[in-house]
Amino acid sequence: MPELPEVETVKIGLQKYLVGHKILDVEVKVPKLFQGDPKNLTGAKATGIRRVGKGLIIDLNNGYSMAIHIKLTGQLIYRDEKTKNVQVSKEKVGQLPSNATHVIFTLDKGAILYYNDRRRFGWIKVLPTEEVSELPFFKGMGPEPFKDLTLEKFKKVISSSNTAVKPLIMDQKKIGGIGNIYANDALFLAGIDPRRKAKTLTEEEIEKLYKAVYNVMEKSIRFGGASELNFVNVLGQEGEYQNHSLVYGKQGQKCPKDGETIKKFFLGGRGTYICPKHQK
DNA sequence: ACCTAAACCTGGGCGC
DNA sequence: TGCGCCCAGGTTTAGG
Repeated sequence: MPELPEVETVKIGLQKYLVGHKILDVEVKVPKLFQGDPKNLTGAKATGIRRVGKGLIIDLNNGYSMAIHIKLTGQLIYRDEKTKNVQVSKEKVGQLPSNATHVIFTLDKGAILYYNDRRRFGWIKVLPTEEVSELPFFKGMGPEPFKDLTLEKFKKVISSSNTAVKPLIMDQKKIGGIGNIYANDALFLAGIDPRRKAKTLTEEEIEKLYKAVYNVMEKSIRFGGASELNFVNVLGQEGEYQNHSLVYGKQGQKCPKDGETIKKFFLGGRGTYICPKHQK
């Protein structure tokens, strides 16, 4: 679900479809998700999209920005004359608007942007652009893959912590963007037991894990993200990574590498999947 | 500094 | 059929 590759997929879609549009009207159906004054959006044009960790920022040409976190089940879906015949995922989106549609942005040129969120965990905040980076969520974000997470920084984070390596790499303050699916798959690919104390990893293992994180995320971005839960792109289409995951959600199945049965247990309260044979 | 659990929600899957 | 329960996972908050 929405981890770095999924949010990146949304970002790419918003850059392609939303940027350049003017927001004409905002209908907030569920106020709890929406902070700030929707009036600060009306009449403004979207000029750019940023992603910080699993968060999104839509910058406007009037000095305001809209910060968005889609959490587990949020969807941003764009429709206009050209895209209205694109087949949305019936199962995950259905008719628009649906009873999971909580905010509707009416755009110029006959376009609409829907914010859907089945479980209502996500948030949208409207605030002056210069204040966005002051939000604790963005301010506390650790270095990220494809951005500023160099091998050197990664080594420092891993080697200076006594925490189990999986919860550590999922800690957004330590490293931005990694969630449960990619943490599981990267550790599997690197052959490392998720319960290992991070500082016990050898230099070689840290490098392996670093490459594995990039590997699984790059692959997922190519597949348009993972649609295990409710994830779809801005046209309402599902991603494909869930059909290509390595170990996530595969308990009871055979490890493709050595045939061992994949085990599931909980670590830090999260479902954790390993091949007990080659993850040491 | 580190850990766990609960809270926020809803729908899908399962056992009975 | 249908009820009740568990589970899914991002983040925050509370407490040990």
